[in-house]
Amino acid sequence: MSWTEERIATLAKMWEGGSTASQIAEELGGVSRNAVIGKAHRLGLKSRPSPVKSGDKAKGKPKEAAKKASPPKEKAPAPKAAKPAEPAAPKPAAPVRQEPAQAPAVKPAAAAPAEDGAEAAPAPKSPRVVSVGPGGFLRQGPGDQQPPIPPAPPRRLVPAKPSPEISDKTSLLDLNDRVCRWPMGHPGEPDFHFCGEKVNPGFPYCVEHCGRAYQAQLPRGARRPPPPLPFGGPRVR
DNA sequence: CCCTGATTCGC
DNA sequence: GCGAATCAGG
Repeated sequence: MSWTEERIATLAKMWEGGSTASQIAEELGGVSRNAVIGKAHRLGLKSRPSPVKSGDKAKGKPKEAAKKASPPKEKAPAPKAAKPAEPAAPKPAAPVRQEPAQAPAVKPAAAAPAEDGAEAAPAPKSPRVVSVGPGGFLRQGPGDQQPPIPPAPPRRLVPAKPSPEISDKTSLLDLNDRVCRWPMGHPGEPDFHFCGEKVNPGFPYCVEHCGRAYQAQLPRGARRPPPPLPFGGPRVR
């Protein structure tokens, strides 16, 4: 299993969100807790309450010696990841037909058919170059910091369904540059899928999820610890 | 014991 | 770059 953009993004998000390495590893699947930690450090992520701190302890020497000097003891083959290999390949499952219901009711998103530059947001005279989402979400470039973002309006848009058009769940294979890659549910679970909504042009997520993915960095004091994680947060069992 | 993250080092 | 092995604190 390789560290793809998505997997790295998930790792970083969960790591910063406070999830433990074990949880992250489980979520990603196919990797061990150590792999997650190793990757996190390689990425430059770190800190977080770690049980170990004192750096003046004898470490490398004993280990090094032990390793090089063939240990007389045969170490048991750690069962390690005894998982069914790849849960990360969620098959579309049964084409559970979603009842059409009131499908053609509302078209939530601004439905920007404009695939690229063509700005769909009817921003008449906005001084800033921003697009406006349904919930009043102001689009910002990732590097376009603007702290005084008003209180995130309690987004209470339509139900939760990504899009009426996409009655079928968006599977991993359905992902492309035009649909929102926000994970819904947990990988490996039968109904795991992706948002699938049309992306906010220039971003990997739809307008709504951009609001979740890119949050203004609040002052240290005013930060809220339990940030809304994607995929609904760490799995609870 | 279990958990946690940190570190080293062979690959 | 990756991650198993290992360490060390809780």
